Amino acid sequence: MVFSKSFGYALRGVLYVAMLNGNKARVQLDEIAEQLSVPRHFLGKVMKNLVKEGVLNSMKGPYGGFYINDQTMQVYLFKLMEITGEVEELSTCVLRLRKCNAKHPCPMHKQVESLRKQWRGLLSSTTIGDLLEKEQPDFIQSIAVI
Amino acid sequence: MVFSKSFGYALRGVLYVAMLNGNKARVQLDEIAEQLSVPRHFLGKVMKNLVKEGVLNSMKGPYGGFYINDQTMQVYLFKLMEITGEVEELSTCVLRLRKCNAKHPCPMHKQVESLRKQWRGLLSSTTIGDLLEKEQPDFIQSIAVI
DNA sequence: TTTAAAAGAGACATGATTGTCTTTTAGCGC
DNA sequence: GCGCTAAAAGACAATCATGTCTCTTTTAAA
Repeated sequence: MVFSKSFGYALRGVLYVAMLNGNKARVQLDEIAEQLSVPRHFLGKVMKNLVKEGVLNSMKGPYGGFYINDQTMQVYLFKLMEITGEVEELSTCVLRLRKCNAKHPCPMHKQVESLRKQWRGLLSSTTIGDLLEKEQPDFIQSIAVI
Repeated sequence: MVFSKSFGYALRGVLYVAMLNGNKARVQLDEIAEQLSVPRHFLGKVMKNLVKEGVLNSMKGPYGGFYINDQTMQVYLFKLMEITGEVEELSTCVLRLRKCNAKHPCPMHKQVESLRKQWRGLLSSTTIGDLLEKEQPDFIQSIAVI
């Protein structure tokens, strides 16, 4: 019940870029990686996928970097999970039994089912914008410093 | 939100042995591995740890194998997680930020907190015996066949 | 048009988890 | 005791997620 590192980087990366929107037109990978204490190149791959999937925009060249678009704030966390490729985890049996389903449940199926439902509900109802709205003065703190 | 393979093997292994209690005095590793379609040697390591931690007993030699003891049925799933070494996951930040806590929460802290509480509650209130009690006629089906 | 700054892309390296094989050790029935 | 059988133990291999390095491509500014 911990997200993959990829997901964590993706979420924090988007939040960082979105947070700075207004302050500066674009945010460079180097800055994001440094501020979030995250491996630069690995983050690069994750960010690339976010751009490919339309969660963010980017521009090469001097004064380039990542910046938000119309969608960014409305993107559901569920979509981030799809992009970082761990959505199947939400529907595969917790014991990894392929034959597990409501009719032939594994021993933990019933107990876990409702929790997973809530979990999915959370991910598919929370957007990037929702997470930013809290407007804590120390928001940057909350996503930086591993 | 999927258990590690180790945990899955541990749980299914214990359940299989416990289920056969009464039918036969001891259950051999070969039989467990075959019935559960699980890699024999890897399962061996997991079972060894269960024995070391008192969840099960074992005996070497002819007519040897694994068998339950007084504790087995009362063992909480939480203990199995401790043995398979993934309990820290339950208390580390979902985004793996070390500074994350109630005072300085990560962006997902609040949302995830209550879910995790339920999750921990489930694991620390459910025993091996509880899972067996359902007494489905096809219980074996539910833990076999990956 | 040249230069430098930035993302993109792919090969390679590392680490943790998972899986296999071989040898050792111990209990049981004879 | 002796030999058989089964777990215990440890070395080794494969796989996958994660992390690093280098080169290429794109673009703005001079």
